[in-house]
Amino acid sequence: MGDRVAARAESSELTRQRILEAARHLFTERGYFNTSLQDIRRESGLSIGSIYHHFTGKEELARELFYDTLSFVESDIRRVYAQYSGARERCYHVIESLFETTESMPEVMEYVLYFKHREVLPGEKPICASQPFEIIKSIIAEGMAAGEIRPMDEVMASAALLGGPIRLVQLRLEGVIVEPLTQHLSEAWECAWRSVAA
Amino acid sequence: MGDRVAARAESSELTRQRILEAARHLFTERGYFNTSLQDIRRESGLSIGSIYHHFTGKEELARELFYDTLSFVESDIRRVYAQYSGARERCYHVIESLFETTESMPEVMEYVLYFKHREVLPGEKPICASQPFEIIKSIIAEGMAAGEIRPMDEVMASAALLGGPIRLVQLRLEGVIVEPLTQHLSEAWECAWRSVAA
DNA sequence: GTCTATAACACGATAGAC
DNA sequence: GTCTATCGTGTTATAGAC
Repeated sequence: MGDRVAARAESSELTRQRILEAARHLFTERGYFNTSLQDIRRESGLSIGSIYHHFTGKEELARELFYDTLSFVESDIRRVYAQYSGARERCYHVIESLFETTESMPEVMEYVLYFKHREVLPGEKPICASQPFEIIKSIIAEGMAAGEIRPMDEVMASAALLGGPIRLVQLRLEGVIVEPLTQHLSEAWECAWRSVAA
Repeated sequence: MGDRVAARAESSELTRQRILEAARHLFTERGYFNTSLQDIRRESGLSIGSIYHHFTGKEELARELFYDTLSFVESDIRRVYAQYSGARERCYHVIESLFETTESMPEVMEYVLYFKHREVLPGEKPICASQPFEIIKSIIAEGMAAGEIRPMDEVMASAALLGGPIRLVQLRLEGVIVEPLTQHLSEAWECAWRSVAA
Protein backbone atom coordinates (compact mmCIF):
# COMPACT_ATOMS: atom_id res chain seq x y z
CA MET A 1 0.00 0.00 0.00
CA GLY A 2 2.91 2.35 0.74
CA ASP A 3 3.80 1.72 -2.89
CA ARG A 4 1.00 3.81 -4.18
CA VAL A 5 2.01 6.72 -1.95
CA ALA A 6 5.61 6.33 -3.04
CA ALA A 7 4.64 6.22 -6.71
CA ARG A 8 2.59 9.37 -6.35
CA ALA A 9 5.42 11.15 -4.56
CA GLU A 10 7.80 10.07 -7.30
CA SER A 11 5.59 11.34 -10.08
CA SER A 12 5.15 14.57 -8.19
CA GLU A 13 8.91 14.94 -7.92
CA LEU A 14 9.13 14.25 -11.63
CA THR A 15 6.83 17.09 -12.62
CA ARG A 16 8.74 19.32 -10.24
CA GLN A 17 11.92 18.50 -12.09
CA ARG A 18 10.26 19.02 -15.46
CA ILE A 19 9.21 22.49 -14.41
CA LEU A 20 12.66 23.32 -13.06
CA GLU A 21 14.37 22.08 -16.21
CA ALA A 22 12.10 24.16 -18.43
CA ALA A 23 12.70 27.20 -16.26
CA ARG A 24 16.46 26.75 -16.26
CA HIS A 25 16.52 26.40 -20.01
CA LEU A 26 14.45 29.51 -20.63
CA PHE A 27 16.11 31.61 -17.94
CA THR A 28 19.57 30.95 -19.34
CA GLU A 29 18.48 31.31 -22.95
CA ARG A 30 16.58 34.58 -22.78
CA GLY A 31 16.89 35.73 -19.19
CA TYR A 32 14.62 35.71 -16.17
CA PHE A 33 12.67 38.83 -17.06
CA ASN A 34 12.16 37.81 -20.66
CA THR A 35 10.60 34.54 -19.56
CA SER A 36 6.94 34.46 -18.59
CA LEU A 37 5.16 31.70 -16.72
CA GLN A 38 3.28 31.04 -19.94
CA ASP A 39 6.63 30.28 -21.58
CA ILE A 40 7.51 27.88 -18.80
CA ARG A 41 4.08 26.28 -19.05
CA ARG A 42 4.52 25.74 -22.79
CA GLU A 43 8.09 24.44 -22.49
CA SER A 44 7.27 22.04 -19.67
CA GLY A 45 4.04 20.83 -21.25
CA LEU A 46 2.18 21.35 -18.00
CA SER A 47 -0.24 24.01 -16.82
CA ILE A 48 -0.05 27.22 -14.85
CA GLY A 49 -2.04 25.66 -12.05
CA SER A 50 0.41 22.81 -11.79
CA ILE A 51 3.34 25.16 -11.59
CA TYR A 52 1.67 27.12 -8.81
CA HIS A 53 0.88 23.91 -7.01
CA HIS A 54 4.59 23.03 -6.79
CA PHE A 55 6.09 26.48 -6.40
CA THR A 56 4.93 29.68 -4.79
CA GLY A 57 5.72 31.64 -7.94
CA LYS A 58 8.26 32.56 -10.55
CA GLU A 59 10.77 33.87 -8.05
CA GLU A 60 10.90 30.59 -6.19
CA LEU A 61 11.82 28.84 -9.42
CA ALA A 62 14.84 31.10 -9.76
CA ARG A 63 15.76 30.67 -6.11
CA GLU A 64 15.49 26.90 -6.26
CA LEU A 65 17.63 26.73 -9.39
CA PHE A 66 20.14 29.04 -7.84
CA TYR A 67 20.63 26.91 -4.74
CA ASP A 68 20.67 23.72 -6.77
CA THR A 69 23.42 25.07 -8.91
CA LEU A 70 25.39 26.48 -6.04
CA SER A 71 25.37 23.20 -4.15
CA PHE A 72 26.41 21.37 -7.30
CA VAL A 73 29.45 23.60 -7.65
CA GLU A 74 30.15 23.29 -3.95
CA SER A 75 30.13 19.51 -3.90
CA ASP A 76 32.39 19.52 -6.92
CA ILE A 77 34.98 21.68 -5.19
CA ARG A 78 34.66 19.64 -2.02
CA ARG A 79 35.38 16.50 -4.02
CA VAL A 80 38.54 18.07 -5.44
CA TYR A 81 39.57 19.26 -1.99
CA ALA A 82 39.20 15.79 -0.53
CA GLN A 83 40.71 13.91 -3.45
CA TYR A 84 43.91 15.90 -3.83
CA SER A 85 46.40 17.58 -1.57
CA GLY A 86 48.46 20.72 -1.84
CA ALA A 87 47.34 24.01 -3.32
CA ARG A 88 48.93 23.34 -6.69
CA GLU A 89 47.13 20.06 -7.30
CA ARG A 90 43.88 21.25 -5.87
CA CYS A 91 43.78 24.46 -7.86
CA TYR A 92 44.63 22.61 -11.03
CA HIS A 93 41.73 20.24 -10.59
CA VAL A 94 39.35 23.01 -9.62
CA ILE A 95 40.06 24.70 -12.92
CA GLU A 96 39.85 21.40 -14.76
CA SER A 97 36.47 20.73 -13.24
CA LEU A 98 35.38 24.27 -14.13
CA PHE A 99 36.23 23.64 -17.77
CA GLU A 100 34.62 20.21 -17.79
CA THR A 101 31.38 21.52 -16.35
CA THR A 102 31.38 24.28 -18.94
CA GLU A 103 31.50 21.67 -21.68
CA SER A 104 29.12 19.11 -20.23
CA MET A 105 26.58 21.41 -18.60
CA PRO A 106 26.88 24.84 -20.17
CA GLU A 107 23.48 25.90 -18.86
CA VAL A 108 24.48 25.22 -15.29
CA MET A 109 27.68 27.20 -15.78
CA GLU A 110 25.80 30.04 -17.40
CA TYR A 111 23.38 30.15 -14.53
CA VAL A 112 26.23 30.37 -12.02
CA LEU A 113 28.07 33.10 -13.88
CA TYR A 114 25.36 35.33 -15.19
CA PHE A 115 22.56 35.04 -12.73
CA LYS A 116 22.02 38.39 -11.11
CA HIS A 117 21.12 37.64 -7.54
CA ARG A 118 20.67 41.26 -6.63
CA GLU A 119 18.23 41.83 -9.44
CA VAL A 120 16.21 38.65 -9.36
CA LEU A 121 16.56 37.64 -5.74
CA PRO A 122 17.08 40.83 -3.78
CA GLY A 123 18.15 40.08 -0.27
CA GLU A 124 20.12 36.95 -1.10
CA LYS A 125 23.71 36.76 0.02
CA PRO A 126 26.15 37.49 -2.81
CA ILE A 127 27.81 34.46 -4.30
CA CYS A 128 31.21 35.49 -3.00
CA ALA A 129 30.03 34.92 0.55
CA SER A 130 29.01 31.38 -0.43
CA GLN A 131 30.58 28.06 0.43
CA PRO A 132 32.48 27.48 -2.84
CA PHE A 133 34.23 30.78 -2.39
CA GLU A 134 35.16 29.88 1.18
CA ILE A 135 36.71 26.56 0.19
CA ILE A 136 38.83 28.24 -2.46
CA LYS A 137 40.02 30.74 0.11
CA SER A 138 41.11 28.00 2.49
CA ILE A 139 42.92 26.11 -0.28
CA ILE A 140 44.84 29.28 -0.96
CA ALA A 141 45.52 30.04 2.69
CA GLU A 142 46.94 26.55 3.20
CA GLY A 143 49.04 26.89 0.06
CA MET A 144 50.45 30.16 1.29
CA ALA A 145 51.29 28.68 4.67
CA ALA A 146 53.05 25.79 2.90
CA GLY A 147 55.10 28.18 0.79
CA GLU A 148 53.56 27.06 -2.50
CA ILE A 149 51.94 30.43 -3.08
CA ARG A 150 53.58 33.82 -2.70
CA PRO A 151 52.46 35.67 0.39
CA MET A 152 49.78 38.14 -0.61
CA ASP A 153 46.22 39.15 0.08
CA GLU A 154 43.98 36.06 -0.11
CA VAL A 155 41.31 37.80 -2.13
CA MET A 156 43.99 38.94 -4.54
CA ALA A 157 45.31 35.42 -4.92
CA SER A 158 41.90 33.93 -5.59
CA ALA A 159 41.13 36.63 -8.17
CA ALA A 160 44.47 36.05 -9.88
CA LEU A 161 44.06 32.28 -9.93
CA LEU A 162 40.46 32.05 -11.08
CA GLY A 163 39.97 35.35 -12.89
CA GLY A 164 41.63 34.15 -16.07
CA PRO A 165 39.91 30.75 -16.22
CA ILE A 166 36.51 32.28 -15.46
CA ARG A 167 37.06 34.80 -18.24
CA LEU A 168 37.79 31.90 -20.59
CA VAL A 169 34.59 30.18 -19.53
CA GLN A 170 32.66 33.35 -20.35
CA LEU A 171 34.31 33.63 -23.75
CA ARG A 172 33.49 30.01 -24.42
CA LEU A 173 29.85 30.43 -23.44
CA GLU A 174 29.59 33.52 -25.65
CA GLY A 175 30.96 31.55 -28.57
CA VAL A 176 34.18 33.54 -28.95
CA ILE A 177 36.15 30.38 -28.21
CA VAL A 178 34.89 27.57 -30.40
CA GLU A 179 37.03 24.65 -29.29
CA PRO A 180 36.26 22.77 -26.08
CA LEU A 181 37.94 24.51 -23.16
CA THR A 182 39.54 21.29 -22.06
CA GLN A 183 41.94 21.73 -24.98
CA HIS A 184 43.19 24.93 -23.40
CA LEU A 185 43.52 23.53 -19.91
CA SER A 186 47.29 23.21 -19.72
CA GLU A 187 47.92 26.65 -21.18
CA ALA A 188 45.30 28.26 -18.94
CA TRP A 189 46.71 26.46 -15.93
CA GLU A 190 50.22 27.63 -16.74
CA CYS A 191 49.06 31.27 -16.79
CA ALA A 192 46.98 30.94 -13.64
CA TRP A 193 49.62 29.25 -11.57
CA ARG A 194 52.45 31.55 -12.64
CA SER A 195 50.44 34.49 -11.37
CA VAL A 196 50.57 33.29 -7.76
CA ALA A 197 53.30 30.64 -7.54
CA ALA A 198 56.07 31.28 -5.04
CA MET B 1 19.36 85.62 -33.26
CA GLY B 2 21.26 82.35 -33.64
CA ASP B 3 21.76 82.71 -29.92
CA ARG B 4 18.21 81.86 -29.11
CA VAL B 5 18.35 78.73 -31.24
CA ALA B 6 21.63 77.74 -29.64
CA ALA B 7 20.24 78.30 -26.15
CA ARG B 8 17.23 76.16 -26.90
CA ALA B 9 19.39 73.38 -28.31
CA GLU B 10 21.56 73.56 -25.21
CA SER B 11 18.65 73.31 -22.83
CA SER B 12 17.30 70.42 -24.85
CA GLU B 13 20.64 68.67 -24.60
CA LEU B 14 20.55 69.30 -20.87
CA THR B 15 17.24 67.57 -20.31
CA ARG B 16 18.48 64.72 -22.49
CA GLN B 17 21.44 64.32 -20.16
CA ARG B 18 19.24 64.54 -17.10
CA ILE B 19 17.13 61.69 -18.41
CA LEU B 20 20.17 59.60 -19.29
CA GLU B 21 21.75 60.17 -15.88
CA ALA B 22 18.58 59.14 -14.09
CA ALA B 23 18.30 56.05 -16.27
CA ARG B 24 21.92 55.06 -15.71
CA HIS B 25 21.56 55.45 -11.98
CA LEU B 26 18.42 53.35 -11.77
CA PHE B 27 19.54 50.72 -14.29
CA THR B 28 22.76 50.07 -12.39
CA GLU B 29 21.10 50.23 -8.98
CA ARG B 30 18.19 47.89 -9.54
CA GLY B 31 18.54 46.65 -13.10
CA TYR B 32 16.88 47.46 -16.40
CA PHE B 33 13.80 45.32 -15.88
CA ASN B 34 13.22 46.52 -12.35
CA THR B 35 13.18 50.11 -13.54
CA SER B 36 9.97 51.54 -14.99
CA LEU B 37 9.62 54.71 -16.99
CA GLN B 38 7.70 56.10 -14.02
CA ASP B 39 10.83 55.60 -11.92
CA ILE B 40 12.92 57.43 -14.49
CA ARG B 41 10.34 60.19 -14.66
CA ARG B 42 10.42 60.61 -10.88
CA GLU B 43 14.23 60.46 -10.64
CA SER B 44 14.76 62.94 -13.47
CA GLY B 45 12.04 65.31 -12.29
CA LEU B 46 10.59 65.46 -15.80
CA SER B 47 7.55 63.89 -17.40
CA ILE B 48 6.79 60.79 -19.42
CA GLY B 49 5.96 62.92 -22.43
CA SER B 50 9.31 64.65 -22.23
CA ILE B 51 11.16 61.38 -22.10
CA TYR B 52 9.30 60.13 -25.17
CA HIS B 53 10.05 63.37 -26.94
CA HIS B 54 13.80 62.78 -26.59
CA PHE B 55 13.94 59.02 -26.92
CA THR B 56 11.90 56.46 -28.81
CA GLY B 57 11.41 54.40 -25.65
CA LYS B 58 13.00 52.64 -22.75
CA GLU B 59 15.17 50.43 -24.89
CA GLU B 60 16.80 53.39 -26.60
CA LEU B 61 17.85 54.72 -23.21
CA ALA B 62 19.71 51.50 -22.53
CA ARG B 63 21.25 51.47 -25.99
CA GLU B 64 22.39 55.08 -25.75
CA LEU B 65 23.97 54.48 -22.35
CA PHE B 66 25.64 51.35 -23.62
CA TYR B 67 27.33 53.08 -26.54
CA ASP B 68 28.26 56.08 -24.42
CA THR B 69 29.97 53.83 -21.94
CA LEU B 70 31.66 51.72 -24.56
CA SER B 71 33.12 54.73 -26.32
CA PHE B 72 34.32 56.12 -23.00
CA VAL B 73 36.21 52.92 -22.28
CA GLU B 74 37.52 52.85 -25.81
CA SER B 75 38.92 56.36 -25.76
CA ASP B 76 40.53 55.58 -22.44
CA ILE B 77 42.36 52.58 -23.84
CA ARG B 78 43.30 54.52 -26.95
CA ARG B 79 44.83 57.20 -24.77
CA VAL B 80 46.94 54.62 -22.96
CA TYR B 81 47.93 53.05 -26.24
CA ALA B 82 49.11 56.38 -27.65
CA GLN B 83 50.77 57.64 -24.49
CA TYR B 84 52.89 54.60 -23.70
CA SER B 85 54.89 52.07 -25.62
CA GLY B 86 55.58 48.39 -25.13
CA ALA B 87 53.12 45.78 -23.93
CA ARG B 88 54.32 45.92 -20.35
CA GLU B 89 53.81 49.64 -19.91
CA ARG B 90 50.59 49.71 -21.85
CA CYS B 91 49.01 46.81 -19.98
CA TYR B 92 50.01 48.31 -16.66
CA HIS B 93 48.30 51.56 -17.46
CA VAL B 94 45.22 49.85 -18.85
CA ILE B 95 44.78 48.11 -15.51
CA GLU B 96 45.55 51.30 -13.64
CA SER B 97 42.91 53.13 -15.62
CA LEU B 98 40.47 50.28 -15.01
CA PHE B 99 40.95 50.66 -11.26
CA GLU B 100 40.75 54.44 -11.38
CA THR B 101 37.50 54.37 -13.33
CA THR B 102 36.10 51.89 -10.83
CA GLU B 103 36.79 54.36 -8.03
CA SER B 104 35.78 57.56 -9.74
CA MET B 105 32.83 56.32 -11.80
CA PRO B 106 31.60 53.07 -10.30
CA GLU B 107 28.27 53.31 -12.13
CA VAL B 108 30.00 53.47 -15.50
CA MET B 109 32.10 50.47 -14.59
CA GLU B 110 29.07 48.58 -13.34
CA TYR B 111 27.24 49.30 -16.55
CA VAL B 112 30.13 47.96 -18.62
CA LEU B 113 30.53 44.80 -16.59
CA TYR B 114 27.01 43.77 -15.76
CA PHE B 115 24.93 45.02 -18.60
CA LYS B 116 23.37 42.08 -20.40
CA HIS B 117 23.35 43.02 -24.03
CA ARG B 118 21.73 39.82 -25.13
CA GLU B 119 18.85 40.26 -22.71
CA VAL B 120 18.20 43.97 -22.98
CA LEU B 121 19.42 44.69 -26.48
CA PRO B 122 19.00 41.51 -28.46
CA GLY B 123 20.79 41.70 -31.75
CA GLU B 124 23.64 43.88 -30.52
CA LYS B 125 27.17 42.69 -31.09
CA PRO B 126 28.71 41.17 -27.96
CA ILE B 127 31.15 43.41 -26.15
CA CYS B 128 34.08 41.13 -26.97
CA ALA B 129 33.71 42.01 -30.63
CA SER B 130 33.98 45.68 -29.71
CA GLN B 131 36.79 48.15 -30.23
CA PRO B 132 38.25 48.06 -26.70
CA PHE B 133 38.69 44.33 -26.98
CA GLU B 134 40.42 44.72 -30.35
CA ILE B 135 42.91 47.26 -29.04
CA ILE B 136 43.86 44.99 -26.16
CA LYS B 137 44.40 42.16 -28.59
CA SER B 138 46.77 44.22 -30.71
CA ILE B 139 48.73 45.38 -27.66
CA ILE B 140 49.21 41.75 -26.78
CA ALA B 141 50.09 40.69 -30.31
CA GLU B 142 52.76 43.39 -30.51
CA GLY B 143 54.09 42.38 -27.09
CA MET B 144 54.35 38.79 -28.19
CA ALA B 145 56.17 39.76 -31.36
CA ALA B 146 58.59 41.84 -29.31
CA GLY B 147 59.29 38.92 -26.97
CA GLU B 148 57.81 40.63 -23.92
CA ILE B 149 54.99 38.12 -23.66
CA ARG B 150 55.32 34.35 -23.88
CA PRO B 151 54.03 32.95 -27.16
CA MET B 152 50.50 31.68 -26.62
CA ASP B 153 46.99 32.03 -27.86
CA GLU B 154 46.05 35.73 -27.93
CA VAL B 155 42.65 35.18 -26.36
CA MET B 156 44.34 33.19 -23.63
CA ALA B 157 46.80 36.00 -22.96
CA SER B 158 44.11 38.65 -22.75
CA ALA B 159 42.04 36.50 -20.40
CA ALA B 160 45.07 35.86 -18.20
CA LEU B 161 46.08 39.51 -18.10
CA LEU B 162 42.70 41.08 -17.50
CA GLY B 163 40.75 38.26 -15.87
CA GLY B 164 42.25 38.85 -12.44
CA PRO B 165 41.92 42.64 -12.45
CA ILE B 166 38.36 42.45 -13.76
CA ARG B 167 37.52 40.00 -11.00
CA LEU B 168 38.92 42.49 -8.49
CA VAL B 169 36.77 45.23 -9.95
CA GLN B 170 33.71 43.03 -9.51
CA LEU B 171 34.61 42.26 -5.91
CA ARG B 172 35.11 45.95 -5.27
CA LEU B 173 31.75 46.86 -6.79
CA GLU B 174 30.05 44.16 -4.72
CA GLY B 175 31.60 45.56 -1.58
CA VAL B 176 33.77 42.52 -0.79
CA ILE B 177 36.84 44.71 -1.13
CA VAL B 178 36.40 47.85 0.93
CA GLU B 179 39.62 49.74 0.23
CA PRO B 180 40.08 51.67 -3.01
CA LEU B 181 41.40 49.35 -5.70
CA THR B 182 44.24 51.74 -6.45
CA GLN B 183 45.84 50.53 -3.22
CA HIS B 184 46.04 47.06 -4.69
CA LEU B 185 47.36 48.14 -8.06
CA SER B 186 50.97 47.02 -7.68
CA GLU B 187 50.04 43.62 -6.24
CA ALA B 188 47.38 43.04 -8.89
CA TRP B 189 49.78 44.11 -11.60
CA GLU B 190 52.46 41.74 -10.32
CA CYS B 191 50.03 38.79 -10.56
CA ALA B 192 48.70 39.77 -13.96
CA TRP B 193 52.08 40.32 -15.57
CA ARG B 194 53.65 37.16 -14.15
CA SER B 195 50.90 35.14 -15.79
CA VAL B 196 52.00 36.12 -19.30
CA ALA B 197 55.51 37.54 -19.05
CA ALA B 198 58.17 35.86 -21.14
C1' DG C 1 -2.69 17.08 -8.38
C1' DT C 2 -3.91 18.99 -12.59
C1' DC C 3 -6.50 21.85 -15.26
C1' DT C 4 -9.03 26.33 -17.45
C1' DA C 5 -10.70 30.76 -16.87
C1' DT C 6 -10.11 35.05 -15.14
C1' DA C 7 -9.07 38.63 -11.80
C1' DA C 8 -6.06 42.46 -10.61
C1' DC C 9 -2.50 45.06 -11.84
C1' DA C 10 1.62 47.47 -13.90
C1' DC C 11 3.83 48.46 -17.77
C1' DG C 12 5.29 50.80 -22.13
C1' DA C 13 3.52 53.71 -25.29
C1' DT C 14 0.34 57.29 -27.38
C1' DA C 15 -2.88 61.36 -27.91
C1' DG C 16 -3.62 65.76 -27.61
C1' DA C 17 -3.85 70.25 -24.73
C1' DC C 18 -0.87 73.98 -23.79
C1' DG D 1 9.17 70.99 -25.87
C1' DT D 2 6.68 69.80 -21.99
C1' DC D 3 2.87 68.19 -19.80
C1' DT D 4 -1.41 65.01 -18.07
C1' DA D 5 -4.59 61.54 -19.03
C1' DT D 6 -5.43 57.28 -20.91
C1' DC D 7 -5.21 53.15 -23.92
C1' DG D 8 -4.02 48.38 -24.83
C1' DT D 9 -1.34 44.59 -23.73
C1' DG D 10 0.90 41.16 -21.13
C1' DT D 11 1.97 39.88 -16.60
C1' DT D 12 1.68 37.29 -12.08
C1' DA D 13 -1.32 35.09 -9.35
C1' DT D 14 -5.87 33.12 -7.82
C1' DA D 15 -10.45 30.63 -7.95
C1' DG D 16 -12.76 26.81 -8.51
C1' DA D 17 -14.16 22.65 -11.53
C1' DC D 18 -12.66 18.00 -12.17
